[in-house]
Amino acid sequence: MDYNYLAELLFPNIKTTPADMEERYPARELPEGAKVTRFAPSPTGFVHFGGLFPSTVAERLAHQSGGVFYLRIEDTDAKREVEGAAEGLIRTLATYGIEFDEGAILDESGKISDKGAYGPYKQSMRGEIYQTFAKQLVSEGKAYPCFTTEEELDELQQIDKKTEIKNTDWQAEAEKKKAEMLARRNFTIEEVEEHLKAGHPFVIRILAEGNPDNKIKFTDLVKGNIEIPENDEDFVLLKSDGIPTYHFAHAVDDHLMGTTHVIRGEEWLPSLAKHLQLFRYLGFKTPKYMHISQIMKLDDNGNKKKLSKRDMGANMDDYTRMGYCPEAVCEYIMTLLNSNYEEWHTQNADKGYKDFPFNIKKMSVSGCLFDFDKLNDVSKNVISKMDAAYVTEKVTEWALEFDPEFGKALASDKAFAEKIFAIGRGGKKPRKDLATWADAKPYMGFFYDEFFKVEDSYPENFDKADIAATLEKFLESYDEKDDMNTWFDKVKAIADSLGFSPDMKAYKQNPEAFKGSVADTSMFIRVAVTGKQNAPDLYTVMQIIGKEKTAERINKMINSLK
RNA sequence: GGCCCGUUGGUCAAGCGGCUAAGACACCGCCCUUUCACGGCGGUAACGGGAGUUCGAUUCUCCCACGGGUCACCA
Repeated sequence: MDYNYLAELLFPNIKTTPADMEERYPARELPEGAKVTRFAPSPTGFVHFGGLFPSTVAERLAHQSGGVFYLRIEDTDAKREVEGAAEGLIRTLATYGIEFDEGAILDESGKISDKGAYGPYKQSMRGEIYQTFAKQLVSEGKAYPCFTTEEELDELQQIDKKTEIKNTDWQAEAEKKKAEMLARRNFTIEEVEEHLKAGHPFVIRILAEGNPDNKIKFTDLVKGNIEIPENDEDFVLLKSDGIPTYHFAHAVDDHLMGTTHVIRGEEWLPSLAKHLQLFRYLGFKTPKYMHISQIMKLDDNGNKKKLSKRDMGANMDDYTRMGYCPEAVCEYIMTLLNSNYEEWHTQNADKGYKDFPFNIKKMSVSGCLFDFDKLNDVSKNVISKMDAAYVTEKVTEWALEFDPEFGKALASDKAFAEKIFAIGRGGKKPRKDLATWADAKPYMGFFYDEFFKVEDSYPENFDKADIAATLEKFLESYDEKDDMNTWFDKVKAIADSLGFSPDMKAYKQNPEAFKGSVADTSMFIRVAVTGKQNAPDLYTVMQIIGKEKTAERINKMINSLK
């Protein structure tokens, strides 16, 4: 068969050659060891946690090596494309510290535009490039047209699906598919001409010559040495609309754009043989590959499953809603990505995660379970190191969007809010009350009258009269100007006068001798003022809310005890 | 079902032929403490199973089991 003629027949409008493309996209000039990586999402939805993983690795590797990190939009499936998804993706990524040097970026108006010399960075706009290489492959007899329609394929699939219900005969199906594939390869130039004349759509398939019994030895930077069978499937290169499939676009783009390291989820491992074949057919140097393990979750049966888009914790917007700060999420990701990150971080407490020397060798080979407990712990530590002004700003920002009433209260007096968030902050052993911004309200909402309510009641074993007496005496003696020690000495005195031990040691040694201890009398006051048995330091709380309000709340409690 | 990957405590994980098998989270106890939070100390808890190689296997090889992924004109 005259393959050159066939190629001409199929691609009459393509006048460019692979050599033209090589010229248009020359090799990058970068220092030794610089890595070029990319994030290549399809604009079909939101960024999810699983997607943040490989992109964090790619970003770190590129920027740590003085290389280039770029964004390529894989919009080759028009059917699945979601309006505005690409823009959302870019914005979300940016909030998690993933910034691109090159590729599809947002301009001032919030629209996507290209930056860099290797564009366009939207695959839908690179038709000519792909077709140039496809034409080349056809002319070399390495690819061929296939006129089987989508409907015909669907029909075959439906038959298969029916049998699948009753235990698919996988072997029979495989044989059938193989036979169909072989049949597709048998065609004549005349048949092609006829189809074209009739305007029939076609796809371009690769002519696979691999033998699956032969294993390719391959080294993945994460998985290590693996063996994969050669590809023997005539997979589609160009769809009937002239747009490439992922496989073909991956080979062409990553070659032309100079990607040195392809970082992607391990779900791509099974199709690696296809990609290697393509790189060989096209005469491209294969990049290094890193197949990263999936994030898992526990399903209802207690089995690990890939964290899918619908799962809680998948959508990054969920984290925003729940009030997690990006800094914490990034750190959590680092702890999962590099097992020695935490150790490094404790030794370099003042440094950010981007200072951490990320090491490919420290990456886990198996998929890990998403753990909210751990995220919360990381988050508490991260937030405990922030200063009061920053926390105030962030909580307010969050609340204004997700809890407007609370947000308005915070925003109405910034200095007041800041005083509250300053409690126990800044020292060597900072309080760790907040894992999320959403934790703020239950923690300190009582400072505001509109959110104050008596949540905890007094334990039954205390006499109401004692409680009321404590509160009354406290009010009488309370002086806002007292320092913490005199303040507490007064509380002790009240305790003593009512038969409660002012000394904890004495009480513990002989609890029978007292009605209770100063811990209890303190609790009486605490519940009246904060509404809760557990709260930050009572003295400081009173200093912040002021004498008037303190008295008001205590009086109210006294009345309710009568 | 074929193919590929994986399997150390509840979770994340060190380990890369010889260790009382680290550490972190969670959990429990004690201490500190007027509550809480923090902090300190301690505790429960693991190499999926079976062969082989070896003086010696968590570590190397094979088999099995289990888990995951994948088998589209989706990425």
